[in-house]
Amino acid sequence: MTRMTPARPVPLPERPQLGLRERKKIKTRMAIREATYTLIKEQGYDATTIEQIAERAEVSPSTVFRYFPTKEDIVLTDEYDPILLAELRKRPADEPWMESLRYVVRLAIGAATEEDPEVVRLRSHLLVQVPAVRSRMLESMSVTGRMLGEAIAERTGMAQDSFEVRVFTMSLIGGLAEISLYWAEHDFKDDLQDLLDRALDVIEHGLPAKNT
Amino acid sequence: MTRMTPARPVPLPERPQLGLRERKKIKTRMAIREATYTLIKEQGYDATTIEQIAERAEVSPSTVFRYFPTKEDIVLTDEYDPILLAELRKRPADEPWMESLRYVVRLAIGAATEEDPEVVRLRSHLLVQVPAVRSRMLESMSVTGRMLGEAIAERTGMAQDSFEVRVFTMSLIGGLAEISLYWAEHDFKDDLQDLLDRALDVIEHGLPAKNT
DNA sequence: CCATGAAATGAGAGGTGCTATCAAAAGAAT
DNA sequence: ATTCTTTTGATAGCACCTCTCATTTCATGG
Repeated sequence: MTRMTPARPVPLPERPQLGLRERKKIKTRMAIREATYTLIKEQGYDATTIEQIAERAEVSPSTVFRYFPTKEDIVLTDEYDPILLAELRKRPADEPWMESLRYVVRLAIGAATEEDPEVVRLRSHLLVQVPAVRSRMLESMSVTGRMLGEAIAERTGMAQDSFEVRVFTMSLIGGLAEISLYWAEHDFKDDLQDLLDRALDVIEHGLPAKNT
Repeated sequence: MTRMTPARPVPLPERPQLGLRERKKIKTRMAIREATYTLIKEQGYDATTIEQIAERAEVSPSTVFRYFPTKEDIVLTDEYDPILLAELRKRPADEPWMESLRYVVRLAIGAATEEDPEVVRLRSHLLVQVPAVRSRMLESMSVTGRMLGEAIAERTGMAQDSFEVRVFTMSLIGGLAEISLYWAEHDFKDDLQDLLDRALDVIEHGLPAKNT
């Protein structure tokens, strides 16, 4: 049913003509991430120190902090935001904007799971277990929400910094965040896209009313 | 001398017959809070260390941590939650539950502003300025949200751990959190209760549609 | 190919939040 | 006044994170 795979998930940019420096930077960035993931899988989040990460990634602790401002960021930083926004602006202007939203968030989830399903699960798991990660995630999503808010404001013709838009987007962020939490707490049994659809229904129409 | 007179359960203050220990605990708790507030007003949040707080509150740093698990908690911990829940359960069963919600949240805001308006503003200010405080606040509100979720589930007859209820409550939390942010960012010009009403309208009915 | 300039790295020191332990002090109970 | 319990303070210690500075590594122009 959810077999609608959009053809090209993430445009992997600029393989060619990158200076040696840039390539190395990408490499160490990935090395730090990988090291962090495996260490966390081995010993858990809290037990994993920056020093250990640095050691396994074969860099100095200083370098780790140069690449990631906080320990939580190593786990959950992603740069989907600009792509997401661009994708949203690409949608036809006559499409109901809530549909555009649905499409684009679905796209993001699809891209992430396609790229590395295990990491997606690990992150959701950490989201449930580690408050600091959860907090950082909400912060990060808030930023994304602000961006979405601008786009939504454009579409609806409302003021950019309108209170209503801001409330809606933050409300959206909250609801979306809950998806991951619920998913992880129920052992990843549900289909993420299904949950997303149900969540957006709730956000759009409120709770399926059994009474007023 | 300590004759046990029939206790009169006044809702608000357990003023009477508290042991010296309990009274002292409340006192130091307040002392730590006050010290923190004044210090923050003087030098800002980050520049204020636990050591300084301890010194001004005339306790040891250890004691500060005994009373508040984290520095952020000193600023924003409140114990409205149980009252809020009780108040919600007191509402007539035939009242539309969204109205009950509106009433009870309005009640909470009213109580807080009545108790100490300046502190309410300071906290909103910190919410905007200090990411750690903002994060901690969202965490705290999430817990409150869970409780509200249970109550809402009762009212709507939905399952307690229903995905839809959880999404709705977290969405609610997000929207409510935005109220404080907007309020502070716009120099506290708006009326909080007004903002609350508008926010709940958005959460209930979605964005006021100018098109689809 | 080498010299110069720029960027990334590593090493070290230091500050702060926070935890854990344990002995001393203060309140409660007999 | 005595025990008993709770609360406190002092100390040590760990981990996250910042800052600075010398060293290494890449880029560039002769």
